[in-house]
Amino acid sequence: MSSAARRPQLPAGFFDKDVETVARALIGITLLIDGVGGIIVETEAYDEDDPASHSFRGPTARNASMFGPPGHAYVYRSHGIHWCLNFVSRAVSGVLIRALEPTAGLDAMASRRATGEIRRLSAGPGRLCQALGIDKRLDGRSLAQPPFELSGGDQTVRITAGPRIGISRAIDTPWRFCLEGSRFLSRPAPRMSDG
DNA sequence: GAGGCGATTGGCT
DNA sequence: GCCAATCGCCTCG
Repeated sequence: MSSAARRPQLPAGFFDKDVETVARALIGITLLIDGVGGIIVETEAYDEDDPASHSFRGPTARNASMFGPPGHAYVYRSHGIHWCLNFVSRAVSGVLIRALEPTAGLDAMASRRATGEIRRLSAGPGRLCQALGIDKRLDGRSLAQPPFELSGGDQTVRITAGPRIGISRAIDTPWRFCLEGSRFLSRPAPRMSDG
C-alpha cells in the first residue's frame, strides 16, 4: 500500500458517540462502496427520542439495524422506490447520508444514474444510493468491512446547520449538516447558523 | 384487513 | 409548484 496518497482510516470508536457529533464529524469523510463514491457533504441526525426518527415508535423489521451496535449501516426503502443509507451511531440513532461530492468511480456512478450531470450524480439520499449501488443487501453490514471504505477526517471543514428536509415532525430541529460552499448538496445550503 | 402516509425523485403544468 | 410512482409500516376497526 502506498503511503503518501492513502487517506487515514477512521479512528476506532468514531461512531460510538452521540448522533449529532457523528453527523457533524462525517462531513468531509470519504465514503466508497467497492471503490465508488466521494466526499460526504451533507448529513442529517436522527436520535432516539426524536419524533422524526424511524426508531421513535420502537423496533420493527425495517428499522432493526438502528437498534444494533454503532458503526453499521441502516438501509431502508423510501416511498417504495428509493434506497436511503444511514450510519448507526451510539444508542438508537442514525445519520442519513444525503449527498456526496463524487471523487471515485464517476463512470460507474454515471452509468447507474443514467446521467452525466456530475452535480446530480449523488446529490440526495436516493440518488446517492442509486449511484453507489446501495440496496437492502447492505442493511446491517459493518462499515469497517468491505464493500464499505471510510477514510479521511484529518482536515478541518466548515459546516452549516439547518432544519432537516422532507419531514413533518420536529421540523425545526437544526440537525441537517452541510459542507460550507459545496456545489454537491441535495438542496441549497441552510442559512449559515453554525460553525 | 383496509386506508393513509412517508428521512424521494423526476416529469409536467 | 404540483403530482404520480410504489411498497412497507402504522393506525384504526
